[in-house]
Amino acid sequence: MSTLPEKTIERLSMYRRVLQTYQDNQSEFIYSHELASLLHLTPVQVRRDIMLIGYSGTQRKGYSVKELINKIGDILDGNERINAVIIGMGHLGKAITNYFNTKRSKIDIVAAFENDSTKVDRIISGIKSYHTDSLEMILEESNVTIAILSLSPREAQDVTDRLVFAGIKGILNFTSVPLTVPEDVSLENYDMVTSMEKLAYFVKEKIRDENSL
Amino acid sequence: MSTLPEKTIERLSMYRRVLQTYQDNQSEFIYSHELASLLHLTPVQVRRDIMLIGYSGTQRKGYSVKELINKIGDILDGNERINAVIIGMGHLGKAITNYFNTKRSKIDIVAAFENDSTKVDRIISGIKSYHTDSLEMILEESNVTIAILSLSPREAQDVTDRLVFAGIKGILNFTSVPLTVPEDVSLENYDMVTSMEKLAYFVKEKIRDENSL
DNA sequence: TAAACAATGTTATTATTTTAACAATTATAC
DNA sequence: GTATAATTGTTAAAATAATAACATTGTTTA
Repeated sequence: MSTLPEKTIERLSMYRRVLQTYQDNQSEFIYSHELASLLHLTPVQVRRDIMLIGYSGTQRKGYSVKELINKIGDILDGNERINAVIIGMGHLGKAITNYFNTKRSKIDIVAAFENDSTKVDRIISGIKSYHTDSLEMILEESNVTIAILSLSPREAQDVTDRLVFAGIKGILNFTSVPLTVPEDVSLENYDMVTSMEKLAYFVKEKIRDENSL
Repeated sequence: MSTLPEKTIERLSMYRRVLQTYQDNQSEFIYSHELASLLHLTPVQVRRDIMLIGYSGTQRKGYSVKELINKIGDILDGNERINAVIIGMGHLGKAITNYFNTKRSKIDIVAAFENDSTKVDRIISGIKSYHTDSLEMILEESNVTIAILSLSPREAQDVTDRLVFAGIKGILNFTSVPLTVPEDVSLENYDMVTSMEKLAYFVKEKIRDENSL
């Protein structure tokens, strides 16, 4: 199967999440319109996404929840688990690790890095924390492909360069700094300020539209 | 001017941010290709966005940084400041408020809400914190249009309903729960798990592609 | 002052994403 | 057992977004 559309990947992640809670307390099968309504999407979009991943339901019965979860897992997780590290254990770093530790996921955060000496060589939010200086050393002895950046903007690009040099293949950037990475490294930006300003804009637009009716 | 494309709005927010740091330590003018390279976009996209907001640079000189910042401000901020509240002051809530308090922004977080009695009626991260029970009371006496949700998934929909009923017009949802809101309320989801799984997928794809060469 | 150059502004094209349309199929009711 | 209704799977169309193409214009330089 060739690479799936980005938006489909996003939705697959959401499908799985709601399917897992659905599975826990309800029926064995689910209709496209049910899954759609749980996520406020259209049934067509759900069916099309499921078509793209090569899974088939049965007409009139819908999709087997269990099989669909497994199929999405095949796509998103692959076979082996993925190791990640997090750099920066302020409030945001702790929030992220708490979040992930509680979820059933194939992605494990295996180490945290900090400059603040009071946070180094301790277990924070269930994760062993090291000084950022030992980044290369730890990465060398463990199979880590993804890094989560929740540190100060000032250090972001420096640490990124070191991560890339150490062989990291994907970066989830929570800082507001636009990072430069080589072509073969995936970068996903997660920008609170932009989300907020975007929301504010559309709120204002909506209010404006309503007033102009 | 009619409503701008969603993607343009996102980029405008990013333009402004890099322009502000650019302004602080560099020249009066900026070329489209400079602005583009700061954000790893194409010059065409930058020029097209700027065209859409109705601003013009001068050929051969580029865009006036100051004027462009102001013009983006007109679009994103409008005239008046926007008030927001945040619900849930765990690590994530604190991270978000710290983030916003330090930025120059037209969006003010004016109150926080918590259920944990040890966090109520105090100043946390510079923001007055109230018990969630007094949500309606506080909202009634202040002009708040946006709410940020960084609370437990379990309470998310309940609180959302109360916020909507109290007249909130936009919700920034940091929980992983898909929320139901009426048509006239804007909703922006900010989903860490999905971002992470998406990144993991594309990392795997890239590794797969490289191996198959 | 005129030619060359380098930048903007805008229209046209292409790519991606969503939505619509509808045929195929299966369970159910009569 | 046949008709009916409801659902899936897939192709086609529409909407949105990104990229390319290029005309225009201001600046520099000879």
